[in-house]
Amino acid sequence: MPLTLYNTLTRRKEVFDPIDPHQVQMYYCGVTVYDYCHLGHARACIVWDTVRRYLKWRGYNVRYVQNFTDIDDKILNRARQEGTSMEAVAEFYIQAYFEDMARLNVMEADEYPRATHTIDGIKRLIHELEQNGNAYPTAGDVYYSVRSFPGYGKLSGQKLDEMQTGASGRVEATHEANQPQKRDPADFALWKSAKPDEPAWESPWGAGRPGWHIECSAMVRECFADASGKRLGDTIDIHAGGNDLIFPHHENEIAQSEAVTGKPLSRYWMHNGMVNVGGEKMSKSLGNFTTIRDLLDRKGIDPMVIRLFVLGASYRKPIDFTDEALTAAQNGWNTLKEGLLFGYEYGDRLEWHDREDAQTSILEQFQTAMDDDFNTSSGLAVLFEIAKALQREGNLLVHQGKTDAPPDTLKQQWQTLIELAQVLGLEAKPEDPTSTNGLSDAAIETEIQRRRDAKIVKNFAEADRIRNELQAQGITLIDKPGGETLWHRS
RNA sequence: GGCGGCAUAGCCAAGUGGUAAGGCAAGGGUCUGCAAAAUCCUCAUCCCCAGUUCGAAUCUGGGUGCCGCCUCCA
Repeated sequence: MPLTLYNTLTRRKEVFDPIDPHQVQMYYCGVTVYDYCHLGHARACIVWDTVRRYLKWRGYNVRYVQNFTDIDDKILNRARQEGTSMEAVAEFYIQAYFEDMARLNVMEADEYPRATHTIDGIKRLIHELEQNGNAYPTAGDVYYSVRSFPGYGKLSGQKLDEMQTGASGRVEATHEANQPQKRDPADFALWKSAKPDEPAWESPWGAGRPGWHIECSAMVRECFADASGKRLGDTIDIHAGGNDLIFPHHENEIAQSEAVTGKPLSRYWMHNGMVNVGGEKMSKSLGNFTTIRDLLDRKGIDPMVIRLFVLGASYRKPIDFTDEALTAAQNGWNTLKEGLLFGYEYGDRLEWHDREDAQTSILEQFQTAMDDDFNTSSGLAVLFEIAKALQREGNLLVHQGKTDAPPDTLKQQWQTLIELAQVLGLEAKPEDPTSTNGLSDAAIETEIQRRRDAKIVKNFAEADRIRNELQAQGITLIDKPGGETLWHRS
């Protein structure tokens, strides 16, 4: 069974067929660094991280490049507000980004190009566009002429003549008046002349800064060259990003790159759905966002719960962020975690020795699910089945002191679960055993004896009080038939 | 106005022609002083209408509702 994925460009699921059968070139349009990342960004990062992990598990080497947009009006505004520089703001939020993503277990990209580090490549590309007649300078600005590129609109399915400029209501009334030199309302800026007090770079068109879309075209070109400088980046395999980037951003990238190279910029265009709140897209401008830090630190959510929340849905569909959904993910993670910790908790006791290989039939089941356009929801069902079984065996060991399941089988199941969870970036680490809580074993035994005495005289109120008190301190009691009481720290 | 997408139980979510995965939650039985654990059982004909078909949640046509994009966006 081949791996298939949905290609926005063709609006179909297609068999994945990379240019080099061993090496996948993947570019993810990353974030503009002017604030902390919110759950919407987290979703995108987790989704593409998972795609990357799965491709690796499937046997491909993946070159994964993700950009930072560090030239932008919003960064500039922030810098003005805080009385600092654009560089300082960008640097601060890039570091914050790295911290957040490490916690979410998002693997580091192979390269993180930044707009400010790509100025030469950007200028080169604009120059080539100009020479080809796709770009025109006016009064210090340079615009891309959308009418000069016949394929304009092929990604988003838009036709220039049917597009309604300004339909989103976001273009200010004065906007057009400020850009009288544009030949067509749909033309977009490749280079913007410097305004006073703004960071600027020298260029053949005067001091200025690059427009938004051009950076990605330049970065793809530069980041996928081999050691000898031979360009691999004319066409890459996968170009990914949020579906809010399809138009205009990715459409414009195609126009810029393909006008110069005459080759497809990317074979596959993949787009993740948005995170919604109350049916509306989570976004900075609506103010309905929750930052990753807020979830992790203020609400104390386990990062893996966020991964599970994200992977529970198809990456292309919108997901609604609600307390209920979060609770469900939380509970679900508890089950998976118990499964993932099974080997650490009971491995010694079950006298596991030799390494068992993962269970092929289950791996195949998982692969079938994921091969269908990265169907993580179906894939997770495979993990839950194993985790549930291990959770059950773990409980039997704790409560009955034994299990009838063969240790080898359990080990095999466990290793299968660990392997698959890793593909989804889900990991659970055993608790640090040094952080045991206050009560000594002897003190616990004393309390249990007192409770036993209370039970003998049928003083159940007192017995329950002692049990509750221990439970509050993380000690769980288990009454066995015959009056014996087991206990364990939770 | 244009383009794209979605509609499956209380909630989330798979399934894309052969009789509804999985998760979360809920209810009940056994066991237990009560719990815990285990175990058993219950919990949807898939937005509506009309077609195609031996057979449709799945295909076709027509509705209805919701969402995203149309130069800030993951």
